[in-house]
Amino acid sequence: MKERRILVTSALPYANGPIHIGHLVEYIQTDIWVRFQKLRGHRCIFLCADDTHGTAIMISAQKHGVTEEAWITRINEEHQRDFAGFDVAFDNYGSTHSDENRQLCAAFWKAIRAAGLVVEKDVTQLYDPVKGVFLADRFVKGKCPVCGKPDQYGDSCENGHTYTAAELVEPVSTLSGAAPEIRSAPHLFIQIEKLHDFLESWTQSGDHLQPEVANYLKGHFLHEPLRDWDISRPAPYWGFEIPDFPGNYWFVWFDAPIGYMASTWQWCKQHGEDFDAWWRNPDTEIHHFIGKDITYFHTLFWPAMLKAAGFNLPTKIHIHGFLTVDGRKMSKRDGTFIKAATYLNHLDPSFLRYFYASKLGPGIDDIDMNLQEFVNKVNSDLVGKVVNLASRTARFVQETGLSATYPEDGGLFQQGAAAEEDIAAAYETGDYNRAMRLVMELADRANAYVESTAPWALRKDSSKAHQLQDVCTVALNLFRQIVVYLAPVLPRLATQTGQLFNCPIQSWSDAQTPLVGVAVSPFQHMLQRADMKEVHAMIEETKADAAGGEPVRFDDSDEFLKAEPIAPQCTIDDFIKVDLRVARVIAAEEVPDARKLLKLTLSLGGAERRTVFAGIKAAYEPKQLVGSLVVVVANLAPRQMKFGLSEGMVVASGPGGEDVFLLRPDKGAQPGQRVH
RNA sequence: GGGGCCGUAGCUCAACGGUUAGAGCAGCAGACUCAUAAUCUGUUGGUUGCAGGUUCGAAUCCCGCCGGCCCUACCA
Repeated sequence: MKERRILVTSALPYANGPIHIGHLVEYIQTDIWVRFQKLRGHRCIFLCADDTHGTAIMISAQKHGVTEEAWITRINEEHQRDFAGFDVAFDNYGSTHSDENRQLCAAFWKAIRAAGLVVEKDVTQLYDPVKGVFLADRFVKGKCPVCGKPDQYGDSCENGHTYTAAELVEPVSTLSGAAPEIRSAPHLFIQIEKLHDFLESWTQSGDHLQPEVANYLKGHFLHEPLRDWDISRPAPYWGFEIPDFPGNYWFVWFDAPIGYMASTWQWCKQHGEDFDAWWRNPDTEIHHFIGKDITYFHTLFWPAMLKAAGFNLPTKIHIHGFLTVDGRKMSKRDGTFIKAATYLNHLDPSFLRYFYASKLGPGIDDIDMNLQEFVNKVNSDLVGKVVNLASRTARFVQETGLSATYPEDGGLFQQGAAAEEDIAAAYETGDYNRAMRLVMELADRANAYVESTAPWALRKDSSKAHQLQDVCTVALNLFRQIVVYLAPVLPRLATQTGQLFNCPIQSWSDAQTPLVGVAVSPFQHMLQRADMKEVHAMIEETKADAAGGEPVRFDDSDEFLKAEPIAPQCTIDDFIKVDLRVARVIAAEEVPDARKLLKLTLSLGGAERRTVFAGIKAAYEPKQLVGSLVVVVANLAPRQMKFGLSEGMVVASGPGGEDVFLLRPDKGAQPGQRVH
């Protein structure tokens, strides 16, 4: 087999928060592929970095009262620790805020300028005069100019109307609560349309993209002229200043993918390698692994940039879907927004690596992590089938070691060796779930072999000692063969298996030759079974983290006062007009077709019942509300809503969405009591 | 609004347009006792979302519905 030179990347995680199990789908997927290539003897390097620029990071740093540099340094350490905890082994992990990246950005910029792709245009944008920043759409809220719906973000409302942020009625900055100003500033654009023909042929031919992605690009973007890409941001902005456009910075998406190269460069410096051999030599393969959310940037902008600057184009962009947990989007409220660090407090990283491998295919479908299935699968496959092989035979040959010559095994080892090609092909194409299925077939056959040869019976007859040794030699070699095939997924198991036989697993071809005549170390458990209790504990910790972790540190910012200034003074008589009552939630149900509402039936004591439609669906489970006490405006005029008559209002704070916080009376309160 | 992907057994998934749609898990019935309540044998279970069309032949191709997820470029 010819040695390939392969450069692999995972998307750069944004330096704005911790790594969670959703991120890990990608990093584990990539790491498996890289380990597979290395095991096969190819020259392969795995590069990544933190993506450290942009408005969001500027704001996070401000919020925590630290400089941007301090902030991204801290996050970088956390990220590297989290990845290491899952055996994701980068050859280099850098940062887009590095000298290498700055220099490379400048080189790209020069080339793109020289190619005549840059044009200057004025951009009108909303500006927050309090925070002193330009506001991206998601930082502006207001009424939809078409239907008047309040609290709508950006450039489209929930009813599907589209508009520009500047058209919002009564806009408010979500950062400061201030009314934004409209400001105009010059921006630089890259005229990506000038590379339309190139992008059309690059995306639609060859094997650079999964077919559904090529279709998506054709259907969505390439059927019409590509719009110019706004690549600059006026100060204040956290990023690299554009050398020939002072006071303006490259938009984070310009310098982020260049970070792949900057990370390569750092690695080259450390290892005395030639950078151009990796990025300007067409014999080098370049593989990017990304999530489907950033398809556009990696399949159009990035190839265009590389083309314009004369670098290697990606060989293949491997795009994966998102992770759901128990069929739902990860959510802090459900405790399924599980951080990498939280997972490691409870469960073995190998479990997640194997589970993801058993789910991942070559397509871009989302994958679901059903928690019960997760536990069943890792226990059944890894402990019950694979590790069990060693566990049930290794002790029998502890004194004798393996037989000196490989015994007759009915062709089992040879069958396993022959499976190498299929399994390798599955890894190569990212069809890990197929690879795992093929391997488990081998494990099933091996267990059946042990069953039929019954070493525990042979052991009882001292005249059959030799036979016993032979049977265990076969079983343990089948086990080792399986572990070689699983080594990209389970590096720890591979190491442990190497120790068991005093012979490390180093190459894919180790599955072709049985071990004979070697000593067998005392057997130790290689994996503990996963327990649903641990999973629940992990969920509980995540919930507690979400509920208690952040908000406990009140910073008493003036954010909310600014968003909603204190109302004009009122008298006690005014207040008395509002009749607040303690109410008990008798029933809570989802309203079909309603996006935000829950239908509550409340008891105010006696026969007094109220039906209230409350906009708290995103924040509360109906089940957890039933039986609890809330505060209701009891004399509010009933309001006819789309789904029925609402006879009151439950009192809550918070801006909306998932951030709604019901006021609940302390223990001892009774339904019907007035609040004053 | 435009677009992409998906819908197959209780669950998670397979099946170049070609035998009777298959696996694993779960379930059920046995066996075994070496092994971490592991393992082995057998077995229940499907109108392939719905309705049409093309074809000798459709889970697969085409059209229309229904349902789910996602994208829609100053969002990282």
